Amino acid sequence: MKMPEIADSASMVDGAYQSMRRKILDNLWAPGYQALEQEIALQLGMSRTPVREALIRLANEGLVEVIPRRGMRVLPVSPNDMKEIYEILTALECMAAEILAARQPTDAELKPLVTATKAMQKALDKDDLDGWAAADELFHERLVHMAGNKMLADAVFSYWDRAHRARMFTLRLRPKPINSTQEHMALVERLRTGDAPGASQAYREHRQRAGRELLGIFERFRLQQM
Amino acid sequence: MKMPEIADSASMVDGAYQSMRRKILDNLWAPGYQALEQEIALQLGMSRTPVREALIRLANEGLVEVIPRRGMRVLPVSPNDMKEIYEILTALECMAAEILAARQPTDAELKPLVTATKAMQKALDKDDLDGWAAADELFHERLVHMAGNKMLADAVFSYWDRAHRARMFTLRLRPKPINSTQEHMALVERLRTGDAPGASQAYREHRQRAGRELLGIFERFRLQQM
DNA sequence: TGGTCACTCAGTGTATACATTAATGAATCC
DNA sequence: GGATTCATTAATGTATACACTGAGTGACCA
Repeated sequence: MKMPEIADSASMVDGAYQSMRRKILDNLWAPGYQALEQEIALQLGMSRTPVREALIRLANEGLVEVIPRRGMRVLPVSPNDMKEIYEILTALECMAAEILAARQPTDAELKPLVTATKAMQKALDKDDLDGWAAADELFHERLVHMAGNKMLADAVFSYWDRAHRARMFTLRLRPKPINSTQEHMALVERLRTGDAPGASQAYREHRQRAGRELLGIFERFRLQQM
Repeated sequence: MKMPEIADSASMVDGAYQSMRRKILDNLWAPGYQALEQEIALQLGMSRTPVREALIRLANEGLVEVIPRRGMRVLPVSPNDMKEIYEILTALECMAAEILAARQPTDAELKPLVTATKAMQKALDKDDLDGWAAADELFHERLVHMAGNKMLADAVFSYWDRAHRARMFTLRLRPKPINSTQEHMALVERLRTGDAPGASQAYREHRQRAGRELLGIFERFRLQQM
């Protein structure tokens, strides 16, 4: 039985984009992976045109690079890239936390954050690191959404994508994230009390610690790229 | 004598991109301006293909939108867009200031910032608002560059582009920016002394004041879009 | 006169064709 | 034997062709 290579999307460009993005994020196309436009087109069952257009988007988002006559290449994420990305994410997510705190969200609004944090703890108790990572991402995603700045949210998600593979890779190499639950709870508390500077500060420390840990692992394992 | 519509660039895609971006930023293609791919291609003396590819980039950057069968449309910047963009810029540029301050830049390094600030004051004394705006942009650009985070700088410039038209438009409507010189000097001083939180704070207040002024003008003139 | 349906057609989305160019390899010369 | 140059070729960059689709229009009917 032959399954279609891609889920039916609105357009072939969209299909190509989704398909390639997934392959990259899931590490099926590892960093450094190269392919010609023609090969990809064949693989996806379409012509070069939509593949090219999708590649332009992926290149803009920093996931691939298009080299003049060697096709596209999945970009590695160097330790320096990670540092830059984490600095950007720290800035943007702190701002999101600050905006949200300034709005004095109700307990009902904050519920999803609490739920996500509890899910993190539960996953951690079961040593389910993938579950923990998923719940962690959910927490951050919801928080960023709740801030109500759509462009900011889009930017955050875009940078997350770029760092995603490295985060997944280091998930099992870093110390168990036992502090996260505590840190998330403290952050929620500051959101609840409308303590904008405190929320920003809490987020910043949370991110900086995570960033430092990640870079430390890169160092330790001499990972030059991811 | 026939002048080529666009300067010769590496590729036609690049030429189309540069050309269209300039037209939008310079308001030759005003917000809301619509054109068909074919028209643009004709105007630029090329086929639809490179125009399409350039439009994808511009759409990614939020300058235009591509509507299924009405061609592309130059996106207006709503007051809410401006608010979102300024929040993002505040976050990113504060981070840049903080990083730079933490590095304790030397006087020599800081010289360009001082020069730019002096140029702002000089332009202001001559009532040369365009000159003032240019010097102001230079100051911010240099500062962001000096922080050394390339991705952050790129992001900042991209958001600047989006807000550029609105800033130019409000330049002559807002009160004379007499505080800017003072604020910039204070910021430089904090960079010099390596006062990271202070630099971030100074930048934040600077940006927030500018943002508030801008939104106030939008309100006052009932500008729904720019 | 107003509404609905079908038809037309313009414009995109995709495929294909073609020209240009950089990389590779072979051949020749030093 | 090694290096340099020229030819070949493979892959892109751009142009063109074509099919599909949705908007607009006109005609017909109630």
